[in-house]
Amino acid sequence: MHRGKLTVRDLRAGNRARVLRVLYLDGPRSRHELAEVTGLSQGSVSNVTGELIADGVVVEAGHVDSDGGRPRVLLRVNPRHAVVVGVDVGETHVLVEAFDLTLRRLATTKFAMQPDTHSADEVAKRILAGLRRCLTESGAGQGDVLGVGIGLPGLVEHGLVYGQTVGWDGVPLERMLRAGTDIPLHLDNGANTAGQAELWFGAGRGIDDAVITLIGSGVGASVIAESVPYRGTSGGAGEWGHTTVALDGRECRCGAFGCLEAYIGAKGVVDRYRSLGGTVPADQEAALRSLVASDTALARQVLREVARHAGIGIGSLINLFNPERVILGGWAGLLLGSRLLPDIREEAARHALRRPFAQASIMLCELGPESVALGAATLPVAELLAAGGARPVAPIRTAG
Amino acid sequence: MHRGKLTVRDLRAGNRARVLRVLYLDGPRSRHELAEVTGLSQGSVSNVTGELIADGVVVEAGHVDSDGGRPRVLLRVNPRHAVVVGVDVGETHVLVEAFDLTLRRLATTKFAMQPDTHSADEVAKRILAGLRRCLTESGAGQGDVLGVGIGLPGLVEHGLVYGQTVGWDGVPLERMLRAGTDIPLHLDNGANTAGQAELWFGAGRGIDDAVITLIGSGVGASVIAESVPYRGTSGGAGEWGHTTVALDGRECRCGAFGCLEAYIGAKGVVDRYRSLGGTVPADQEAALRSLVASDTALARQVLREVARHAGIGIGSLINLFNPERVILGGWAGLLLGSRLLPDIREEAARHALRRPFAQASIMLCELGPESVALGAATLPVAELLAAGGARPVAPIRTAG
DNA sequence: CGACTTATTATAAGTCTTGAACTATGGTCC
DNA sequence: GGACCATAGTTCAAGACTTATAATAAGTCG
Repeated sequence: MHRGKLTVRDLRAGNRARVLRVLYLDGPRSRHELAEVTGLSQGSVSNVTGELIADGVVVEAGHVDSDGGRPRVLLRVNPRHAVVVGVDVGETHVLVEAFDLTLRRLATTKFAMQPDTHSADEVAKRILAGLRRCLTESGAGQGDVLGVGIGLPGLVEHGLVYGQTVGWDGVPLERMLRAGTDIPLHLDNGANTAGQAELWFGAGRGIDDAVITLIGSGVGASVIAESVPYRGTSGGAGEWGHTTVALDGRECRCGAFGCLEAYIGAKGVVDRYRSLGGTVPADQEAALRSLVASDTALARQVLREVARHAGIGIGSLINLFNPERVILGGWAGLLLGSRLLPDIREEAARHALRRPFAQASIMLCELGPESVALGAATLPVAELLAAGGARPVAPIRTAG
Repeated sequence: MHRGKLTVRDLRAGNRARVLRVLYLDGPRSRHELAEVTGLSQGSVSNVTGELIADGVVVEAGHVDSDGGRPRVLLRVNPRHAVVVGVDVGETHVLVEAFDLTLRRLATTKFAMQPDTHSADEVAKRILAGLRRCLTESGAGQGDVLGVGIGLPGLVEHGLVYGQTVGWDGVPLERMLRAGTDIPLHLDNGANTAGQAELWFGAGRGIDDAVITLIGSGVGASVIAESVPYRGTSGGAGEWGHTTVALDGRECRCGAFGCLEAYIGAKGVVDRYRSLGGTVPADQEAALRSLVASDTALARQVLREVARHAGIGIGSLINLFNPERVILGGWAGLLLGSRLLPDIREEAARHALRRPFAQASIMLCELGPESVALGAATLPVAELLAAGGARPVAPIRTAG
């Protein structure tokens, strides 16, 4: 409603965005098809595609055979028009990856981080080093980079990062990185970037209203409303993990009691299993994997608890957001879901209203943990699409 | 993102909407001020206001004194351009009210309904009768009515009403009413219409991201995201009352166990008090009023439970939606909140994450129960604003 | 009464979409 | 193999709209 005023020039920008979006998301298309799909006249499509080709964003991609008539020329986004970089800042690693414009992976650099070296300075240094290395490896100059998307473990607001679990309380990461590069930066919560990846390339393709959950050691969610991330007043929406599911329940690392995260997050589940006498490897991921593979009475009990609480949480999501699809993501979500999905569905049905539940499908995610970096890389691309292919002028940009 | 294609003509429509919206929501303005506020050039403002005046939507409203220079002519929305009607279909009544375009009340008709006469036929009959009576009383003909908004106890989808609590499962209320009138109809959940009223005229004025709760006998909520109601894939978003707050908790009338509604809805609260030995009047509203006024140990205990659960529920809303404001509404919400608001705030703080909580204010609603009908009447007005003052051509329209 | 100030309207220039006419490029059929 | 047909894509005049600028209207002040 409150989009800026409209000038006749914005029409062109909007139509460029329309056309480019179709080309990006729905593969190669001829001008003719573009006219049908976008509703624009053929003349306008010609003009718009002409500009896009002149700008190098779009290229011709061969003909399609005709049976009587001039053959269609296919157009597609030029993968080499720009490089985008996605960064995944996790609690134990920093992963930097470079992609072409169509998000094919060009280069990867990974740093392991010890929790005690997890200062913002160290992280920033790793990001910049990874960026340099990836650019060298993919043969791109600074000017070729459309932007760098960074998925972080916490909320991002005005370029400041608030990550309770890593002890960041208002870290000016954007400014710190700005000292090392002029490339446009896009900071966002890792749950959101993973959700974005799943939405474009995974289980959320073509869905307009979705909730993508991210269950790892902690628990988050990314809400998509009408194809656009729902952020709330300061970008902090979707903090699903700290929904209370039990009055005076288990203590959560956030300090509260009874948070969902304490019941279905990897740490909570493994701790629970151990506290009941189960033995599993020390490493959290190995522990959860072993638990999910076990068929003892104790394992079954613990997993039943997980399914119940996950069902409650998902039921609430369905009631509150009325999504078309709920996607179970994150490494722990994938592990737990692979065994518990039917149980979780059943529990969710018990706790959601009938109609919204019937309209929502509950599915496993299709991408692995690398979706955080991939999704981060979609951020500059999304901006490019929204701008209709015009490269950003101001180099500063955040998710806030 | 997926708004229809843009033609050069839509510019004018968009600018008409812009101007009209400012005039409606921000009182009388001169053309000069309109140009500043909307960002349009003075010439365009002249054109647009000229059309609006010609259409009768806007009228001049006197001059403002000048100190040297031509005085500004104030423009405002013409209250008598059209009549709008709001209907509140509750579980025990049907309330029909007529308003002028600026939503000043012109006429009111109320029917009491017994639960056993609560068939859709009866309701439709009452609505049509109330409509006729209100129009006569306000001296308006059918053609003068911009539209009728109807707030219902349940979800609305494609003109069909699903209200579990009144036993409506896909009632084609719109079609039934269509047989009795040609006036455009707007059906929506009563929680949404009340929220809309609170947003325009109550505690939500000027807020872009809000959650307005409606606590009566049942419990619902209306979510406003970026000034627009959040609906989800089928208009069923915001079903807050059936969020699970206790595993295997109290049975709810929806059939599930542990729903929030069973803990903070009027019925749940009063039942709980009675089950612990408290005595209150038979009438639900009188009962709750008496309970809130009591200062016995038992009353305090029951109310403390209510505050705890309300805090959990509101904390979850804050975590998930990251709103700027949470508004406690509905007759029971108003009653309970008047005594418990500080306790509820405290409990919500305990269960929400720090940052989102700090950004959200929790307030009582400012409008009474009549907000359902008032909010319903905003629906046709909102459509008029969005259309830039053009009366709808197709007479059929729903919230679905 | 005339200079000055401010609000509103008229006018000219430029951008954009559309729709129709027009060009390009292939297949088909005799 | 050439005339004819079908489909794709381009060009161009017409119309709608906005902005900037100039002109006009309507007051105040000395």
